[in-house]
Amino acid sequence: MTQILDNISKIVELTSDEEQRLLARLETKQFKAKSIILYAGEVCKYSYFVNSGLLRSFTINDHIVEHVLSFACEGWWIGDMYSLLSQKPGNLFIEVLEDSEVVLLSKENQEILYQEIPKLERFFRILTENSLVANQERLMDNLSLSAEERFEKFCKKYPTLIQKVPQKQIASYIGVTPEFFSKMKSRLLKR
Amino acid sequence: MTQILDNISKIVELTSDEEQRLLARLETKQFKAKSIILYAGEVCKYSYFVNSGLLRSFTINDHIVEHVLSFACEGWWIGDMYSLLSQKPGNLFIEVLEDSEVVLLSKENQEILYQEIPKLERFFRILTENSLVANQERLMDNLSLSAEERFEKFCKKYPTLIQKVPQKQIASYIGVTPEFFSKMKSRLLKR
DNA sequence: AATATTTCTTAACCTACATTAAGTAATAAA
DNA sequence: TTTATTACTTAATGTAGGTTAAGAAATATT
Repeated sequence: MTQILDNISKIVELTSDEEQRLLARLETKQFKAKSIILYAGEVCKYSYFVNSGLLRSFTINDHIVEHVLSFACEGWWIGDMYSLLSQKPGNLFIEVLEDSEVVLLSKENQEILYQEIPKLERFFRILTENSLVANQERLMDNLSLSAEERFEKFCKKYPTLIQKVPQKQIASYIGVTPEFFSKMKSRLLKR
Repeated sequence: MTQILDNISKIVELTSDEEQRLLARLETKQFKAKSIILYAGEVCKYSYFVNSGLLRSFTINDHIVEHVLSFACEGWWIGDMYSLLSQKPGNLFIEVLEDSEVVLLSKENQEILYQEIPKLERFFRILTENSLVANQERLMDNLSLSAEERFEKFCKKYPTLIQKVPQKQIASYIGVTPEFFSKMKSRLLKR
């Protein structure tokens, strides 16, 4: 259960009193692979921190096609930020891909912690900033790179994910169909 | 010069003392249309707040093609977040599209203000969160919508920009070539 | 006002990626 | 262990959007 403390301590230093107050507001849960812990249409109530395992967030558009927004493995945060902030129903599903242990931080507790421990406000500011930077880069990559180049970048950035995640979900993250991804992959292997 | 205070007061309440301390750390500058206030390859030293006028940020890829990351009109912030945070050379240009008045907040002053006025940390956290949400939506739109649908969304979201910004830059923001954009537009007008 | 530069349009042709469909491999359920 | 699902592959065909090129319209510069 110290994982989340380790994660936070990389950015801000908490006293052990602060750590206790934080832990008191967290909830840890085990989820089985394939369970869905947030459905599109629901209001997102938690930020999720992955202690172990693997999750993903995705939408489903009109045509029953899934689009992967993000993966989250050990030590990553995940959630539906839009829904969490606005407290309106969101578009994201969050699915457990491998049996996972997840720490839940409710929006209310998060707000309380911001007041009690301003350093956590700093922590989440920086976390969000980093996330924004990564998102902007991915956006620009989608505008300027070919599917092949995006896949190469993905491999370099998330080498561990390639083994774990079904290939159709990587295709979706990259922004191509599973069929095209398969063709592209065999093309790459022939070199 | 109160615009930035109005902007901030929508999210956090500052005392007039705090307002003064903030203002003391800001710098206001006038820029002429077409000037470039940040070049790719430079380290970004400021967050920019637009008092009046219009700016944009963009990259240029190997093939001399521009890709617009964002526009910023009155009341918006802009910068190269990656470079600003890492203090490494960035990929973004920031260009002034119309004669503009811009408020500069240096990274150092921003850090100092976070310490002096924790409410500003809250302000920028929320600003960044909103920005992330918008970015995620744009990313998902790029994965799931056609160019036409993306353009429609753009029109609804930024109705004022359509008159102001050269159409090739809207094309670039949407993620299509100017030629295709032109074709698409005339197709839309024929309905 | 005249010239140069940039922006926009149109059209012919091209390609990266999508769609459909059918078959095979792998995983899960019974 | 057999059967049902789900994931992956391959191939034929289709299309959204790209490329090239040339001219027209608009803006900027002199």
